[in-house]
Amino acid sequence: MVYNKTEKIIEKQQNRKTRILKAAREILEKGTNKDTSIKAIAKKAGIATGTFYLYFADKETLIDTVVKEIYVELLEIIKEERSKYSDIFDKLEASMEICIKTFMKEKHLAKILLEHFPEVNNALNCKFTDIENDLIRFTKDDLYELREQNLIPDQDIQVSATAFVGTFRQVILSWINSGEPVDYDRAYKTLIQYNLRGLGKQIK
Amino acid sequence: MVYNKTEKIIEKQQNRKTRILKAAREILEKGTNKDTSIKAIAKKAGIATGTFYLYFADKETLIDTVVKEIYVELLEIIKEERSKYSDIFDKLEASMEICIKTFMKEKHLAKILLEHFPEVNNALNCKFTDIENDLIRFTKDDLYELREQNLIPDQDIQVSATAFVGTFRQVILSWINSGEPVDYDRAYKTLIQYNLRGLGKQIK
Amino acid sequence: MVYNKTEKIIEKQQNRKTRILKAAREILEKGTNKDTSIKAIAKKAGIATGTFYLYFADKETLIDTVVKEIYVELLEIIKEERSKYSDIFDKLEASMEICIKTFMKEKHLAKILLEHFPEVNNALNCKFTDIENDLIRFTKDDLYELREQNLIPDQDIQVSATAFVGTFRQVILSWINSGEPVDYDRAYKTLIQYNLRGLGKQIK
Amino acid sequence: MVYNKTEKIIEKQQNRKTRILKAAREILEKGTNKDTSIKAIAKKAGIATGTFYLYFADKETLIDTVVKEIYVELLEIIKEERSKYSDIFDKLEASMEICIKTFMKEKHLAKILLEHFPEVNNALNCKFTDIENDLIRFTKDDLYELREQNLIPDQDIQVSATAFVGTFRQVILSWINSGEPVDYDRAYKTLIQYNLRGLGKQIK
DNA sequence: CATGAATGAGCCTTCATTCAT
DNA sequence: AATGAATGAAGGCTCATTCAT
Repeated sequence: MVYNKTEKIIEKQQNRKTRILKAAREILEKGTNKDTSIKAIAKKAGIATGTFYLYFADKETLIDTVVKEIYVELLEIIKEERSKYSDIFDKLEASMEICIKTFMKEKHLAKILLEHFPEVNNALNCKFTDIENDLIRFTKDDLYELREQNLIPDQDIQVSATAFVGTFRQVILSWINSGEPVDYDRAYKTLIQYNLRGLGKQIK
Repeated sequence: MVYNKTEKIIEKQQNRKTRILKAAREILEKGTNKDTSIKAIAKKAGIATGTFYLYFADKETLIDTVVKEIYVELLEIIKEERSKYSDIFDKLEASMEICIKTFMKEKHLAKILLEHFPEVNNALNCKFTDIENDLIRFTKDDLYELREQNLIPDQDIQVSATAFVGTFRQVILSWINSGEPVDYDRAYKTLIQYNLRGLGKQIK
Repeated sequence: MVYNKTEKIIEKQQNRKTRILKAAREILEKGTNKDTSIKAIAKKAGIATGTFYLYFADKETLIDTVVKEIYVELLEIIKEERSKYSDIFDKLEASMEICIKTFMKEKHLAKILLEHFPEVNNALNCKFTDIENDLIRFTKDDLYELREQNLIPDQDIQVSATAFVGTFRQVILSWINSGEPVDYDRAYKTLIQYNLRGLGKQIK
Repeated sequence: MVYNKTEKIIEKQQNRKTRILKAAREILEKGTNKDTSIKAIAKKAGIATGTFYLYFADKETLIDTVVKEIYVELLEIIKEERSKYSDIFDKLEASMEICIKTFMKEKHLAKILLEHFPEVNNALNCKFTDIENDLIRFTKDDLYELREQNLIPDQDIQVSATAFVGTFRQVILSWINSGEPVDYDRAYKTLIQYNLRGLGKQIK
């Protein structure tokens, strides 16, 4: 009986925390002009204002958690997809593909990760930059390997990786904000080819 | 005498507005963590808080104006530079070159244009997006022409233009935030070639 | 068995109440700047927050009880000490002596009784005043007797008793807060003589 | 004209600050159980909440100012009164007299100075203690002089001065809280004689 | 026109108390 | 009875905007 109770409570609390995070995500992704106060988030989560502070130390911690959570989800997905391939170009292409798919499927995820938040204090924005830098770093690893294998020409890898990530950020955000392209497949192929060509991959 | 007075007054007012905009720029470009209150901006402009509202309807209008102003300056510079060339690729390359140069020379300009501001309310961020969309539109014009002349292969022009702008945003911001690359020339060439190759330009 | 259980339970409850009071004392005597929330007190007492309200109606009642408890302890000690003497002056001196000793030995007792608490709501402070008034009243009883026996000159007994208590409050608190005097015996004698002389006792 | 304006405004502001301080005094002296929030103080002062922060950095600064102000007023009065006498005993007596008079005339002054505030954070209470210590220090100066001139017997001056101040604190507070004595003159004389005798002054 | 003091809604956070388990 | 999560009223403070001078 006691165990049951504990389990139930733990489950409930997990639920609460999840609901707060979900509410926060939903409110944050709306982005524009919305009321992102703790009061509003708590209300959306269906809890009292004070309850929020049982689950998060403060507002910053909440946002921090939201961002990290999304980031981890994304990395997980990419990792899994990449593991299916051994060729670096294939890995890179898989990363691009899954990135686009994931972001487009879960637009809120994209909005939060790719856009910087005005509502949120600056420490946070640094975190977003950190994440973009992370993505760039991962891309660099691939590019170094490609260059070593002479699959791409000599170039400033740091710049290329940055540009690479930049194309995705911009394109995906534009899709999210202005609606997806009519001919999605073509758009999708263009973006991937843009980057593969940009890197200097010989197209057969 | 009376005319003189009036002229003086108009001049004075122009001065005032200019000074407010300058102060706002200076404060906004510091971006991170700073006090961007109207009081602070007014103080920096050497006017009283209330005076601000004689020149701008509200804070949003001010930021709006600052952003547009910077944007217009940038377009002016690009236009002038492009006019020196007739070949579209040359025009495009000139645009890229002058963009990088301008942003790197006046980093505050880049910070304000390329970064989204946490201090500023959300309506504003939409404006930034609008501006990026403008840049994308201009790029598209070039790309359409290039495609018509069969200088680049068939592709989703909208996507390519977006990717194109995205590389610049990301790369320039990274330079501004983490410091310029050691081998600037190489980095610079990589970025330009990345995009030219990405677009599908045959490299001689 | 059943009886045993009941006894155990009652004992347990007594224990609980005692432990809460002890925890409250320990936390209150730290006084300055500490967290005196019910949560903190409950934690220190090893019980849940809600449990507190099974033993005390509210926070005020708790503090009330703590104060009264300490007060009763003090009176008990004084009473016992006084019973050893028959001469009123001796009784008075004994009271003073034991008061100082007790307070200095158990400083937390003094802190709680003599200082008014910033953490605690105002109704409480009235209680402290009540207790000081009690001490004054007891002193008055002695003084009336002394005056009847012509051992002290005519004077406003209420004032003298109040002054009398005031000297102790101030001196003991100063010792607690700033450290005891170097020459404790001399200090101690000075305080007692100050009051005996103040009352008008002829010093032999 | 301009000067006039400035003067008027300065006067008005002085008025505001004065009104805030007055409101704060009035609210603080009620002491018991009252709402001492900035909102309440502002309301009593007839200003908006935010206006308060134009005159005081924060709540602590306000209380600090109130306390210091009262303290300075008191010292000023004492100093002036003492200057009329040259004999130390006369000075001491004059201090006592004026202290009692002042406190009884302006009871709010006494309440704030002699009582420690529960509403107010601890840093403040330290300040009250500081002030009591100041008073003790001044008393000590007199006592040292009296002892040097052999006008009082050997004793622990620190203790005597502390006891001295303690009698006043207690007696005046009791008068404020429980009402003044019926035979005020007798009470007053008793308190003064209590202390003079306590110090060991030979009564002629 | 210019000023800058005044406004007050709104934000984040705490904590005594309640209540479902 | 015991638990501790949940509640929500307040509190101190900020800042875009207004308004009397």
